[in-house]
Amino acid sequence: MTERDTIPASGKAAYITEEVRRRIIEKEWRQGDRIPDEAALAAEFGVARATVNKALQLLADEGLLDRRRRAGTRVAVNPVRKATFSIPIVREQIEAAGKSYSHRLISQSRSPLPARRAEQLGLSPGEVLIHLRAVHYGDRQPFQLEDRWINPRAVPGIEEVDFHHLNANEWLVRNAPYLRAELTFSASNAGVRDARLLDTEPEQALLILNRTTWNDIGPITAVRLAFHPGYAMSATT
Amino acid sequence: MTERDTIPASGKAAYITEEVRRRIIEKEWRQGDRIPDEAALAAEFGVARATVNKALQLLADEGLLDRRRRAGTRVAVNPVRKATFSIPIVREQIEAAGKSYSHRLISQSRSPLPARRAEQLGLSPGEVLIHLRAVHYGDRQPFQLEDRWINPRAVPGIEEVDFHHLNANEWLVRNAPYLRAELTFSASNAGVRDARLLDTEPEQALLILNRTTWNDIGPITAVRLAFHPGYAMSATT
DNA sequence: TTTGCGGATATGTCTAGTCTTATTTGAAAA
DNA sequence: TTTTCAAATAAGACTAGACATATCCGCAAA
Repeated sequence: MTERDTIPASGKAAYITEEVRRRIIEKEWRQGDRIPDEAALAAEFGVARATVNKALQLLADEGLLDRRRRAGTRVAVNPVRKATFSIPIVREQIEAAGKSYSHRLISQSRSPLPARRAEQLGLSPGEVLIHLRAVHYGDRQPFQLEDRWINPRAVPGIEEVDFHHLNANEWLVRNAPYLRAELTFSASNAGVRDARLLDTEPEQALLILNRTTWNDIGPITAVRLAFHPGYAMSATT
Repeated sequence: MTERDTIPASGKAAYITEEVRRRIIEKEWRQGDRIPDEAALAAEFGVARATVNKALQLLADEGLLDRRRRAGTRVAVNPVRKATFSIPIVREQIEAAGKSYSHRLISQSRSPLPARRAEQLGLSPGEVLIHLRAVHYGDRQPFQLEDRWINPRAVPGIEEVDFHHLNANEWLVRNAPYLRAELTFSASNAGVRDARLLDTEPEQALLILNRTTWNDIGPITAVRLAFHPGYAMSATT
């Protein structure tokens, strides 16, 4: 048995998190096992109970531990792990890849909402919203196709904005913070128009990201993003 | 101006989180603004500074606030919001949808690692790993196609397991907890074999989830999941 | 004008303690 | 045997205070 690493003066909670994670990975504590309670761990590590609490809460959020009052803390039997990905701003995503960003507005209009979108937004079909279609380019290569509906009632001031030279994503991010968002990934075959705009072949499989956001007034926007073939969206734990 | 909601005795941190979120959404505090410091908010809400700290840290993790020592807390200018989705166990996912789960092992063998997978796992091409292919069904309809490589060196005991009647996903989840995972979403056109196994047409767009996991010994497994057409993976904020 | 330094400041982190609350467990009552 | 109830327990939440640390800002020296 090697000597225990010394506990740093600052970062004790992080140290405990890692140590507990290690004990689980190395099967010192097995799935379903009850682990020592907060008071016992606090004594073992020579820290306050609040510090242990912080460390264990983090692992519980991750899905590695199950914690219940009075019942204690157990190593999760079916660790339902969570993954997080950040929702990037297209421009930043493209520029982070070292490419030069540009975009082209295909259409901007006030149109009646089609049924599918109405359902997504929780509004009535036929209601008139702002409809935008745009393509985002990296080094002049099409990267992402955007099809967006915006609810002007949830976003005062949107009616006056001209998106020919302004990116809708960025404008909304800065001017219409949301309370809640829903997003889904799916795949679909490129239509003829999609293929032309993305400079690919019809029937090519495209990764689709649908996102709808709400604030306290109501739905803000529903957007369908189709990515250029080959693009992979990545997430980490 | 309506009377401020009374602060609950328990859940003060949650109350403050929501109140700060509301002030941002309703533009009382605008993007880029410096907000009052922890001590001031603690005084305003009549709580300890640690409680305010907990509330603000949560919003900073969400990406709504930028916090820096000495510089204070600001409303994020480009709120890079994060979304989380849980990585489900196929069986639970199917049973949660009210369907009956079954699975079929197509092949289980020890095979040399192809180049693409070797790169994904960080191992040498040609190294011999366990290769599994299986289909997961909901109510006898194919739902997911699994193509998995497992590194036996990282998972002692795996060699003896027969996956004909046991789901590899579940066995690994319970017996090989991971430290780190990487996952990517992409789309690809169904090949002839994919199409047959998923009961669909060749060239149909499929949502692909690639996942690789590591523990302290090394890479555990790399898996490619192809979903039945029409399936959408959803996440929330 | 620029650079370097020191003090001020806001967040980061921890402690030792209190009180709350969900849940379990065991004992008593039906 | 089953139900009910009270005590015990472990996590959840908070407080008041302390110290650590990154970094901003102004002032002085180069």
